[in-house]
Amino acid sequence: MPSDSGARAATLSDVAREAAVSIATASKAINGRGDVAPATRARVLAAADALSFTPNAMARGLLAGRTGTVGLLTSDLEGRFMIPILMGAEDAFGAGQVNVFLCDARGDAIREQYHLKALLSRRVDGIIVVGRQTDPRPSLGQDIPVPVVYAYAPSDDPRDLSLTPDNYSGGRLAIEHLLACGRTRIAHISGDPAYAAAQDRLAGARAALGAAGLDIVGEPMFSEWSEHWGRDAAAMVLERHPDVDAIFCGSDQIARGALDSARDLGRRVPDDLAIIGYDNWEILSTNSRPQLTSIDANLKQLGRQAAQRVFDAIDGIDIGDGNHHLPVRLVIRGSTISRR
Amino acid sequence: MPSDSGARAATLSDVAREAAVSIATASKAINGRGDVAPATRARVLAAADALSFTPNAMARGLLAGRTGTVGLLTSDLEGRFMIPILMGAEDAFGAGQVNVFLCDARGDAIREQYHLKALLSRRVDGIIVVGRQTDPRPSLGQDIPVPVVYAYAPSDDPRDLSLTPDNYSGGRLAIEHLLACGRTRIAHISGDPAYAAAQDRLAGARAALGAAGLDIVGEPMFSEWSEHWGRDAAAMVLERHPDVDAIFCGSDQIARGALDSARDLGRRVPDDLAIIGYDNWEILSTNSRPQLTSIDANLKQLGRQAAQRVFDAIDGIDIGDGNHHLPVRLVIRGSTISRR
DNA sequence: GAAATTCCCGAAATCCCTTTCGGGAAGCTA
DNA sequence: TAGCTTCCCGAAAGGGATTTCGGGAATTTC
Repeated sequence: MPSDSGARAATLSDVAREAAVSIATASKAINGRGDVAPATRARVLAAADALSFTPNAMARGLLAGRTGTVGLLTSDLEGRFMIPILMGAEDAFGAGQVNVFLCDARGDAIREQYHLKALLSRRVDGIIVVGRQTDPRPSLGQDIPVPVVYAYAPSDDPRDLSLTPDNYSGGRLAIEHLLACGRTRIAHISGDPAYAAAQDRLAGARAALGAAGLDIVGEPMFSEWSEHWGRDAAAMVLERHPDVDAIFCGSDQIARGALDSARDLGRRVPDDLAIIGYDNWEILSTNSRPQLTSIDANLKQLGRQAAQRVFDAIDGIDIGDGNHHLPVRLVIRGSTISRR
Repeated sequence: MPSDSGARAATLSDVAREAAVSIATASKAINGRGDVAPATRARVLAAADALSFTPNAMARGLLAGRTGTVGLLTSDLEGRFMIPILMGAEDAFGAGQVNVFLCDARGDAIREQYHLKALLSRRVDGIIVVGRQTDPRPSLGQDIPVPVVYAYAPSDDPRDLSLTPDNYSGGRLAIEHLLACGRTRIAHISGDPAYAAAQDRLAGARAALGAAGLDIVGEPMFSEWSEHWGRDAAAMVLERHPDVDAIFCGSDQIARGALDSARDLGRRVPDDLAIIGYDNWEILSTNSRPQLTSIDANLKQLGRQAAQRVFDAIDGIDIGDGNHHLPVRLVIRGSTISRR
């Protein structure tokens, strides 16, 4: 066990005493500011090193008026979409000398308020609010004294700046790819219809189909974002519409289930039936037989951008407002195109 | 966009001026300390509310000598084991008025040192180091001025306190369950043999088998922690040893692959063949057909315990040292016991 | 050798809050 | 009314680092 007894961290005055200079001189020597004789500077640096001095960021922040910290307020860490966003943000901040306070509200508005207050009392320079769905969420309000950026789940107040993945384009991309593969009889299996993500993807898909004079085969099927549902729904689709030659699935989990049912029913993927997923969750998409073509929402990128916006706002740059839809990308694998 | 221009956060002196009292009185009124006349207190609180005053945690920390912050130094956020640990820790700390600095070293020792320095300059009260494997990792050293607890990946220095899941017991639990189900011809498919986790689980399994006068059927099979490998390995096992009646898999991914192969080869699970996974990764274990029996390492609990240890150390309680193996638990599902 | 620069360094204010300690005003007793 | 207690409140120190500004010493110039 590391003992902290007595081993109080060294302060600037300790260093100054050790180097036999004033506190002011020590500060200037260490930060390379002001006029300090080279010999004096060397002496101070040596002393600082000997005492393994690290400046107290709090005292510094007190003076500077900014802390070099940012709050990351997530609504639910469990969510699979949080992590890449969080990574992207931590990544961007870490490179810029900024440290991140992580707060998990666990989907509870009370806890969120509590954490928000804590972050403000810590005088974070900015806040990123990460939600677990792309449905709008209540704004934190306009009277927050630091910039706020909403990631993944947009704020319901257009005066806030929100960054969300472009599900509409995602749906379009998926369908356009299937059309390019020569498929025309395309079914759609998705998750909970209450999710904006489900509706947006469907809308994009319909737009792409419409442009080709087509529509979804049968009714789009909604229920839950699970592998089980994917299996059941795919079985139903293939029974009711045996001539379907492609299924656009609302998530990779659903697609995995669909793949399973297709195999059970003797359809070869992708020859008889193309299947495309969504989210590009690699654990699922790269381990199936065949591997899943999917839509990737570039979440890490989204996290990085959110961080960049906060940076900009801190630097006084106007970051604008409204909900920005960030581009998604198609990742082609074996479930839509047979490798030769 | 929330504007922060000019809207500097209110300070205690602002409140004091507003309430026409001294700063000292305002402080006492707000913190409920000292003797303040009820009327005065009310006036101060009203002023604080009007200015939406939140005390500056930095100034507070400067005085108190502790910051109420803790560093969470992860080696790789991507890792699937990080998240539950992180959740558990954040959970425990959040309840105790402590905020968490999240740092992701992305598996890079240089970056880790960099983040460590940043955490120390922020004067965190303690640090939790979370690794992605259960193999020992280099210690941060003994000269850190705050308590350090290692979670999941233990420190290679026995003077440090480490908390890791008990893989040996996990292996034993898995086998004992299979034995209790009447299985005796048990094969083992695991991941990368260089992982301590793989070896420990196997050792536990062998101990349990040995106690029953049995051993693994064939050689334990090692390669990688993937579904693909699980499929291939299971196919080989079932061909070489057709009389195998159970497979203990080193991860749920491997188990999913094994399930797939079993189905392909016409073995009924669990009637002909029982399959047990490891990690209880619910996305995988509850979505398979049948659902996977698995070993759960109680990672959230581990995170909470790590946080508790840090709390204790901060309070001056000796938290001891060495590597502590935390209990795991068996989660029984359909892949080992047929539901009636 | 006296005056004018140049060059370094240090005293002190500042950031915001907490805490100690002392003193002023009121109320009470004799 | 004098003296004492009680009750509140305020002045000031302190915590660690930064920055401004002024002054002392060394150096240069005439």
